[in-house]
Amino acid sequence: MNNYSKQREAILDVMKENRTHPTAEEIYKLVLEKESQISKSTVYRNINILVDLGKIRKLNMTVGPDRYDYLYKEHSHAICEKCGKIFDFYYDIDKDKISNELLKQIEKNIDINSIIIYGICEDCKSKNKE
Amino acid sequence: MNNYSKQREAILDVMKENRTHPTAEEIYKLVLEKESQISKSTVYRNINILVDLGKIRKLNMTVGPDRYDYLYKEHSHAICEKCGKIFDFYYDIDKDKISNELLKQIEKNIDINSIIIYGICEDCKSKNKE
DNA sequence: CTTTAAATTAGGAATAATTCCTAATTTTGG
DNA sequence: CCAAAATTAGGAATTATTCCTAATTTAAAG
Repeated sequence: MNNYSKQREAILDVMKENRTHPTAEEIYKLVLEKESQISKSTVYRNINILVDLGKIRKLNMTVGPDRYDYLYKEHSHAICEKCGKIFDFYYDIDKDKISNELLKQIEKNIDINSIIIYGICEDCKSKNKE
Repeated sequence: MNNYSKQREAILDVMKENRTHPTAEEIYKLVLEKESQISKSTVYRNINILVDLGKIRKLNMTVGPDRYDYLYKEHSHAICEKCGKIFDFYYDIDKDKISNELLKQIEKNIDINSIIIYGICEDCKSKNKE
């Protein structure tokens, strides 16, 4: 891996400027809008590389295509399983995990990258009642 | 929704007997093995219904197709993003959330169904070093 | 600055997972 | 038993993502 290319750089720029948790498709369009020529396969390939490098994070969605987020600051996500809405929250894993006996146990098995909370948001709950 | 059908019942049975976090494809095969005739679209449709009813839980995977788990007891999951291995752990959201200020905040926005921890397991970590 | 090797790209084909469609069958409730 | 509602099978369609290859870009060495 050379670890440099115009396209890879453009994707990372887009991710830095965009805190909207875009899908691969959206990233593709955002890069095109900017200036840069890019193909969709290049977007997917580089997204995966950037995830591996730990520059961006993949958000596994229940509804719709997966989303991505730039790691601008330590934070976690709560995702509505009905509508896909994403809430950022600043639950610092590193700080909190020390206090939690169970998380300590997990860390023997796995090197934690992220915690995602899945649930149903207020809007979807009230829609259901109607 | 009538809330009953042989096929829906068979899927739920398979999920009860199987604590292996099967994919939709695997559920399909398990139902066929048992006895029951079923089509793949029926499997997918009923899986979604059972998720909605809160009988089973969807595990959004980073690698490979999504998996499902019967809600036999309150537990959460840690998933390796490289190989897809799943660790069950008995972190009781309900007990723990009371003690955590930040989780309380989230609960104002979202009705928590599950917490999934994503990371890299020991095996994958050591493979990477080789 | 060339030259060469390695990495990356575009673009489309291929694959994989899931949803959608419709006519036939099953289930429910009176 | 009958009619209405729900569900099914089976395949087509769709969606998201990965894979393939020849051409281009980047890096590194002389």
